Amino acid sequence: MKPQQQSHALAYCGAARDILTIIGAKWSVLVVSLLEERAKRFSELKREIGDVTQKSLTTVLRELEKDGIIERVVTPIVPPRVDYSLTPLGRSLLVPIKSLRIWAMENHPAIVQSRSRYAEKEAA
Amino acid sequence: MKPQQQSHALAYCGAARDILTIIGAKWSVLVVSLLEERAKRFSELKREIGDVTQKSLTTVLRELEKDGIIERVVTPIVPPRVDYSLTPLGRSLLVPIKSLRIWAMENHPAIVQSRSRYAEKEAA
DNA sequence: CGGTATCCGGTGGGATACTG
DNA sequence: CAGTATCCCACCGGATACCG
Repeated sequence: MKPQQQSHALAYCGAARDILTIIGAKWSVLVVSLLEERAKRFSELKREIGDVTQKSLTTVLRELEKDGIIERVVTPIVPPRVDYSLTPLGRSLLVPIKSLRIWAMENHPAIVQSRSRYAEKEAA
Repeated sequence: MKPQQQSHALAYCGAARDILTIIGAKWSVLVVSLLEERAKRFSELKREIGDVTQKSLTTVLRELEKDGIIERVVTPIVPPRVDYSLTPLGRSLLVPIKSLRIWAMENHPAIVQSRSRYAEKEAA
């Protein structure tokens, strides 16, 4: 009930944290990015990511599915085939992700530098 | 060394994860947002956030400082006074954060809905 | 192929108490 | 006022093994 900035910042806090919980998951952003091109199978994603366990990948995919970010289509053949694709919601998520990615690419060096500067100060 | 999409997506993976580690911290985005207006003291931030412990807030502030997102200015008086402000790097971070915030506000309802739909399916 | 089940170690973050 | 210092626990994510 306080004026201006405070209530404003706290207002979107819940939603923002929710979103960060989603894209904060270790592989979620990468998965969504990899699905930008086209729908992909489980094994494709696993292969392209490389160092991710089946369990971790499955977990992320399930979460993204629950949140309506991706769609999971099972084709009941032998052997089973499962395709993952972005929903419209998922595709819209690419916008803020791209914004984040651009910032990351531009400023990552500065952050690394800042960290090492800090480490030096500590050593001294 | 693979072609096209894969190496591209994996290329910014490291940097992106680094950034997500930063803004994924529970209170970091809120802190940065609160500092947009002006520099603030420790107690101000704590009061405005409300449900955060001193330790948690201190931890986040230290991390953001290490990464060069915020600046910590100590005024050695009694009682001590410490002001936190955004660095240029921190201010630039407001851009992707805003992008994320906008997306969150617009799509949070859809996500909540998707989750409850999922919960229903599970119950059945 | 695309999972689930189980175990398990590291860590983020809260509660609480003390300090310069 | 603005912190440290502990303790502690939930949960995330990796390893491994098994299944339809």
